[in-house]
Amino acid sequence: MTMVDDIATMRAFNRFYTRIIGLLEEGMHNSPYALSEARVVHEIGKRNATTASELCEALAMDRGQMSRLVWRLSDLGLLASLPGADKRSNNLALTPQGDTIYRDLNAASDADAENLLTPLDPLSRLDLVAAMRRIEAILAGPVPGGTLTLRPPCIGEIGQLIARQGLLYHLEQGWNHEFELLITRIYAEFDAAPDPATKGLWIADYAGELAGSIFVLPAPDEDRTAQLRMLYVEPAFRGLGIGKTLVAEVVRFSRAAGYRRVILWTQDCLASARRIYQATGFELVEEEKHHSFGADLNGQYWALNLQ
Amino acid sequence: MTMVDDIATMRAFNRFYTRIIGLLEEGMHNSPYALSEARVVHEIGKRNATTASELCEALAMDRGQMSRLVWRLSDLGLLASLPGADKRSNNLALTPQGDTIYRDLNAASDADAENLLTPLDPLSRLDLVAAMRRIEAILAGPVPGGTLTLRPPCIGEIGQLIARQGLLYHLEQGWNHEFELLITRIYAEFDAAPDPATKGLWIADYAGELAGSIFVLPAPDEDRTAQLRMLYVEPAFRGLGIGKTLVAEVVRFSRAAGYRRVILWTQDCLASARRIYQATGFELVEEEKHHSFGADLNGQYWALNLQ
DNA sequence: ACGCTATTGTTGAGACAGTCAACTTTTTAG
DNA sequence: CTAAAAAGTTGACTGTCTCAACAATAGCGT
Repeated sequence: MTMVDDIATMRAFNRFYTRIIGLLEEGMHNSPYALSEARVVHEIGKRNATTASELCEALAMDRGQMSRLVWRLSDLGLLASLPGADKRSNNLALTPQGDTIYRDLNAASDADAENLLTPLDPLSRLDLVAAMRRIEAILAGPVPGGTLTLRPPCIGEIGQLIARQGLLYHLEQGWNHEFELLITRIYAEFDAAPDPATKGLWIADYAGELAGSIFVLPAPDEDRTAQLRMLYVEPAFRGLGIGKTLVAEVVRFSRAAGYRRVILWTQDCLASARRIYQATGFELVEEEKHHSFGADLNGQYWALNLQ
Repeated sequence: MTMVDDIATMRAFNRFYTRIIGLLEEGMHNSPYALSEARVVHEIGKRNATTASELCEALAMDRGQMSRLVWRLSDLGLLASLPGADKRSNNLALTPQGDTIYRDLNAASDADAENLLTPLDPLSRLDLVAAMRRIEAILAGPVPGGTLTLRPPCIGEIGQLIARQGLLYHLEQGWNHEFELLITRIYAEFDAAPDPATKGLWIADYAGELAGSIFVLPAPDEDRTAQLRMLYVEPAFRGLGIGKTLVAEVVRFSRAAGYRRVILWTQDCLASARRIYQATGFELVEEEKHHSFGADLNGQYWALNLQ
């Protein structure tokens, strides 16, 4: 897809979703509170207490409008404004009545959202929320303080890893479909490795998003040697030390599982991966030129002794 | 994820995207035209000619408001209203000046969308538009008059097929992760089959969305016999005859490739697939109970002679 | 302490958006 | 032919959003 197509798709989606949001907001009109009032109540309820300027920031509203809104809601008894340390601004909080309204509005919005979700089959529902999380993650960028966890794959994620890496190396390295088929075989080999205690596959989960993965299994033809494979980190989550964490986990696991050595095969064009291997203590054993996936490559064998 | 989580995710996304749309609409405020005027110009430009009531429908606007908007735009010389067959309504069309404005507004909106897309890495951009298309497809339902095409897989789609089917049969049949690993092997086997002329994999593309797939390859140990595998149709696209089309294509291909027989293995709990095989002329050869993917299953071997 | 600047909130004026109801004209259905 | 429905117009009104001027306070550097 070209940029022009992407722009057209995005604009079509914006028009479409403007209508969806409009539909959901219509539900609000049954309540005696105006849309902006409801949004303010919701925002204060979520934060427990704030100032007017924070609300303006969060809701992208005008200060003047906010001032009037706060007065109206205070008159209605939903809001109390206690003077704070800064004498220019008041700390706004919901009164008990306001809190009740907050809960009511929340319940109504939940019901509206539920009405959109219930007619969907389970797979579509899963898809829908995944797509929403994805859009939010991409446009907002990675959460700065997100937590990184390594976990085994959920159902559907092996296929996802194949798809992501096939696509990623096609875009970044120009590799063709042969690569996707190769890694399909490689993941099948991981499955075929007999002893579960000697192999492991980890998904890097950053703030709930799949950010990368790695696996390790016994090397063929070599005793007490582990083979590290398929290290990858999503472009959107690079620079957060995820690759390093994944490799470190494989080394830790290999040592604990009784391996004496970890080997891996990579291509020299994958520079950031190579830096991670080097930093972890791997050493280059052998290089070999080859032609694969429609590209001229320089394959590298690296190894790490676990003393 | 439970329904409660899904609702929370959806509402978070709605709040998030309300702000994105707000950002994009701010770009409009630089032009001398108000937002609703711009939307009307855009809608007429897209349709070439319409009536006021169709615009109300399309833009979810009030008739009264539309009436005034049409007058204002006519006064500004952007709009001409020719009387139509129905004397109650006018056919609205853009004047040459209106068309210029339409193009200008479009260019400005394109630029705004482009500003959101350019900072993204290529994979994220691909993801973003795919997620947008997905949301639109799910919430709007399948396009009624969409065209169905069968095509070879694009890069990333083999992995996607594995992920989708792993997830689908987990949700619909309760099968566990073993199934996903099995089909990873099966797709790897497809790749390993040597002669390209004797195998084929088709993606069912319905209005640009991946709606299902199937493949065929030489059966092991049986001469001139083809094995049909991995028929599946996305839940959202069922009832459109896609499964039947896929099976028919495999039969057509097998006959053309010189096969004398097509065999397949399926489970009796997959009722809709069985109906398709029956309707195509397959006959049940053998049944066999087995325990796989965490479920008690009844495997079925079907065969079709190509005379 | 002093002045300068930025931030926070208030207020008035006005344009625009959205709703509701009454009304005319025309079409359609029975 | 009549009644009901649909398309569009108009007036009245409320709510939303923006702009600009203004006051009070906070923070900063000298």
